[in-house]
Amino acid sequence: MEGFDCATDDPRCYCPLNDVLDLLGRKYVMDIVCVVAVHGTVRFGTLEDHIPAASTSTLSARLDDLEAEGLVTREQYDEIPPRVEYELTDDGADLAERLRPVLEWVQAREHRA
Amino acid sequence: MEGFDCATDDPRCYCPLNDVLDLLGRKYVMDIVCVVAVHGTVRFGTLEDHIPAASTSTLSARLDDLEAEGLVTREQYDEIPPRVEYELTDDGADLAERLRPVLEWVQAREHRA
DNA sequence: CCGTATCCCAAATGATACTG
DNA sequence: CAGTATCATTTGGGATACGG
Repeated sequence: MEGFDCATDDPRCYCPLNDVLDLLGRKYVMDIVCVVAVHGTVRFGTLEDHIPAASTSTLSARLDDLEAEGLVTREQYDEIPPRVEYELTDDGADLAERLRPVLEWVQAREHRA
Repeated sequence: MEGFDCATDDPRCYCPLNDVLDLLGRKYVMDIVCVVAVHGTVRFGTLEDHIPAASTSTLSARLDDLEAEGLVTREQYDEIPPRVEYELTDDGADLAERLRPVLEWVQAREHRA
C-alpha cells in the first residue's frame, strides 16, 4: 500500500478508528449509502423495501447517524400522507464514489463463488 | 452512481448483504486489512500494537474470519519463541487497493474536522 | 510468542405496537 | 407514510488466565 499516508513503524500508523469508520463498520450502513446513491433521492419505505433484513428502528437509527455525520440530508414534506426524501450530501456522494469499487469487488466476488 | 450494476427498480438492486460485506462491516476489520496491507507481512503482536483498542480474542477471531474468507494467509514458523506471519492473499490485496480511497477519504475528513 | 478458552457485560438489533 | 417507543434478545466484544 505504497502512497498511503502512514509510517509503518508508528504503532498508530494505520487509518485510525474514528466516528465515520465506526459508522461504516455497522450493519447495513454501506448498504444504505449505496441505495441512496443509486436512487439519488429515496423515501424511507423504499429503503425498507431494499433492505428488508434491517428492522424499521435500526434503519431509522442509522439514517439519523448518517444525517448527524453530514452524509445524508433528510427532507420532509408536510403532505398527507407524509413524505420524506433522503439524499446524499456532497460529502456523502464523495464517499459513495469511493465505496463503489469496493462494492463492485464484493459483488464480483460473490458472483465468482 | 451511474455505471453501478444495479437496476434501480429492483427491490434488491443494491449491492446485497453477503459474508464479505458483513465481515467488512465489523469492528476493526478494515483496520486489520489496512495494517496488513501496509506491512506486507505482519506478526500477531504487531497487529495488537497497531490496534490496541481490539482485544486479543477479537483480533484473533477476525483474523480467523479473514483467513476463512481467503483474504489473508497465516504462516506459522515452529521456532522458539513461536512466530506467525499474516499476509494478504491476492484477493485480499485487491480488496485493500479498493479500500484505500475510502480510508484516505476518512482520514482527510477527520483532518478537516 | 501466539494464541484459545471462559466468563461477563454492553451494545446493537429485532419485533411489535402505536402516533402525528 | 414515516417513523418513535418499548421491550426482549442476541451477539459481539472485553478481560483474563492459561496452554502449546
